[in-house]
Amino acid sequence: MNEHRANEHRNGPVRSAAARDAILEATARLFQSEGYDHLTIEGIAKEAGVGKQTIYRWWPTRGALIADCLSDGRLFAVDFAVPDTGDLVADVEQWLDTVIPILDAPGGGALLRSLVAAAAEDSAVGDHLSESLGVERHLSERLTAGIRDGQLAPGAPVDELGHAILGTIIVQVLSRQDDATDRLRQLVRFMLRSGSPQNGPLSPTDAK
Amino acid sequence: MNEHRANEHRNGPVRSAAARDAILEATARLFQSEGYDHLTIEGIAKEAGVGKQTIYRWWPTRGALIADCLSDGRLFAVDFAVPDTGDLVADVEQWLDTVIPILDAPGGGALLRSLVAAAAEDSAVGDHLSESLGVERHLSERLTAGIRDGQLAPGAPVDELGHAILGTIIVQVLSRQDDATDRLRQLVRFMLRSGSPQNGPLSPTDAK
Amino acid sequence: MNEHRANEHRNGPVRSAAARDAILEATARLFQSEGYDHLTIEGIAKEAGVGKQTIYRWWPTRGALIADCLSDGRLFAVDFAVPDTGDLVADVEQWLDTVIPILDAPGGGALLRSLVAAAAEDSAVGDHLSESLGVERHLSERLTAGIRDGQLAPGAPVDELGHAILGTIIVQVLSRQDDATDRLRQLVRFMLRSGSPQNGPLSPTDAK
Amino acid sequence: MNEHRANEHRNGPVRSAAARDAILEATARLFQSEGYDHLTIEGIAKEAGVGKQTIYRWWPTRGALIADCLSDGRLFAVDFAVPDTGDLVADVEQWLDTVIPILDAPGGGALLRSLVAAAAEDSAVGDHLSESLGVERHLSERLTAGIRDGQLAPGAPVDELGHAILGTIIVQVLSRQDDATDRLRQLVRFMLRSGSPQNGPLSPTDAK
DNA sequence: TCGTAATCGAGACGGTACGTCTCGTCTTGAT
DNA sequence: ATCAAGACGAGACGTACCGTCTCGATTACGA
Repeated sequence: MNEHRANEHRNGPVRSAAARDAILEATARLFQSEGYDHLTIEGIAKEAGVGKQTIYRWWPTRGALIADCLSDGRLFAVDFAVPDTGDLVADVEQWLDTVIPILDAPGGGALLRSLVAAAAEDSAVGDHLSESLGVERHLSERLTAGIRDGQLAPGAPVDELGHAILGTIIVQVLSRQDDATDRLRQLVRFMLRSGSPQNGPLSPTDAK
Repeated sequence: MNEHRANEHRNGPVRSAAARDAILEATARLFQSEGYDHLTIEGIAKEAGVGKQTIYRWWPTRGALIADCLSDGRLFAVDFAVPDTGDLVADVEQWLDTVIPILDAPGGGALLRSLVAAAAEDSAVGDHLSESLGVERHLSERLTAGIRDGQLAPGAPVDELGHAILGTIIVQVLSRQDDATDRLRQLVRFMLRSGSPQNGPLSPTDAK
Repeated sequence: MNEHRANEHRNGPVRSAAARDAILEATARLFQSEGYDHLTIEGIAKEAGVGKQTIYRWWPTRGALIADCLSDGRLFAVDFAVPDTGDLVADVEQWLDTVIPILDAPGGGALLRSLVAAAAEDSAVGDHLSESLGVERHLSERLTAGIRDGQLAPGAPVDELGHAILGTIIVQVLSRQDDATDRLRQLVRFMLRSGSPQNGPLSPTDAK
Repeated sequence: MNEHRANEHRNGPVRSAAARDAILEATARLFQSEGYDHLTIEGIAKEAGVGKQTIYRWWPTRGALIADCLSDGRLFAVDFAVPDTGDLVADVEQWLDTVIPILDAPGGGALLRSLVAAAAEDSAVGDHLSESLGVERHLSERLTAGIRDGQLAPGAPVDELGHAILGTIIVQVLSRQDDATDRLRQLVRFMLRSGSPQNGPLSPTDAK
């Protein structure tokens, strides 16, 4: 019987949804506009119209706030779904077309750098990092489907391939390479090339 | 030219090499033991037995100190050279065998995370990041040689492959995956696979 | 009588005597052990096992709690009555013998200091201050009796004499004079000296 | 030889007199206008245009600031000197005429209550309390002179008499008695009464 | 050889943010 | 209506560092 479970319930006021919302919204706004290193608890509290203690009561660290923003989809508005048209490379490039504009937008590189900084400092963010851009769920699933369709070798490490693409983006962003889009596409096509004699000619345009 | 005129008439003592050394050594020590976010200028000054102003005089930011430590090889003692035995995959795995122990050592993951945090915050570190683990110089060169030897497709994007490997490591470290070594090896073998008929399965040994 | 009318028509439970008691007891205990400035409403509530609101409902300020503790005799257990043996000075010294041990006990000085701090901050305590050590009631009455008996001049300002004795004690305690007992006795004997021929040295019994 | 004492001198910047001055001035101003319990370090720092750490660097507690204000004469502008006209009671009443207006001024009672609160909380203030109103120095000295002149009995406890007068004032102020001036004068006259008929002439030799 | 000028260790300074504590009010469900 | 519990906005606490500045001592030229 779990009726008396009901009796275990604590009396007293309940967590304020309005406060939670205001805090996460303020966090997302300040994170995007100021960056992770200028993100302060006091600033969030002021922006949200909330006491500091209300933040500390529910989130142990700055990173936990960012992690919640990620989970709630408050940092990236877009949908990172990967289509399945049957053409694996084209579909992944479609995903790239979703991601790249974010990075090329003004402040986009800084946004990802901030996210990396948060992930480096706080494991709560790190846990959500690869998931946050759709890598974990959407991209890996599409690659797995690619194996089923015979477009990718059966033993291909799909998770690592997703991490590799994300990781390449991160390295480029950390290196402040703003013109890396084409090379990223090249890499994806190379990594996902189907095996053909001579290791398969890349498309003529790729081969340059 | 009178650019150097400005410096010609200078009296007084010259920059103290001892101070520079003590500062960078203290920086490296504290960075390794405390991490980037607990690294403070005041802490470095005290540890180095130096005035704060002596640091501010020569380095504009915390990151610049880290960048100098990287350049001086004060953060990673090892040599990240990649051998050239003719077997590309084996050589790259040799490089992996140099890198992985660093990450598996106690605090190794935290060290790389700190480095990433520094790179995210400060472009001076970001610029040296991929270079710092031998990726830029040694790994890319070896991949280029692989193209020459016919072990890699002519159009293979060597720099991006290096970044992809490093990026995968970074993503794994940021995600706090401590057991990712094998999957990293798998990825490298997959990415560097030579084209074979039907593109797979991977070589029998790879296939487990 | 309609004083208790106020309680007759009320719904719900009536004021909890148990809560009142626990709160005042907790207040007294914490006041004595921690001092007035470390006395907090939250601390009292926790110590008493009571909600904060229950305190705020019935007492407007910290000081009101202390004032109630004074009224209930929860701070000083002893009886500050002044005997009337016919010898005024001896009787007042008897009262001193009641008061002084309290101040000489460990923490006794701190206790009176805390009481003074409370009185300085809150008029509710200030109103009970001179009353609390028996000055207002017992000491003044004894002095008045002394006038009747001819041991004190008819116009002697009995209330002010009581205040002067208490005030001297307070000044000594505020000045952290731990050895002021004898000088206090001297003062009392001097202030209450009856005019006698030669008038000094003080009366033979005093001079001992 | 103490020449090498000179070498023990610390290098580096010296304490800023301007900061010290601004801090004490702000402390005095806020103490007088807001009272001790509303006096905050942050408020002082803001008022003085100073960092909090500059206060904490030189003063351990709020009370130490008040004590320094007392020492510098920043709380009471007036001079508490006691004249010596030969008439002891008149002279002491002259001192009363200096003190009473301070207490009768608007906020004067609150000022002394604040001072008492500070003294109760902090020994640094307590040590200066009786000194601060001229009791220790001027009043006691005048009473001592009164003994020399035969207006006071030789064994009179002059320090305690000063404390008694001050203490009476404190008790009156703590009890919020705003009309106590006359009774205070009565007390002083009674305590310092020379022997007269109806309470006994002091001895001829004392009266000298 | 003696200024002159830059560097050095030390640390005070005006600030900002930290994470904790308590305030007094408000809300909840139980009695 | 009162109670225990405790969330809430507010704001002070005392600490840690920031980056700038000032100090006296210490070099190392150039006049």
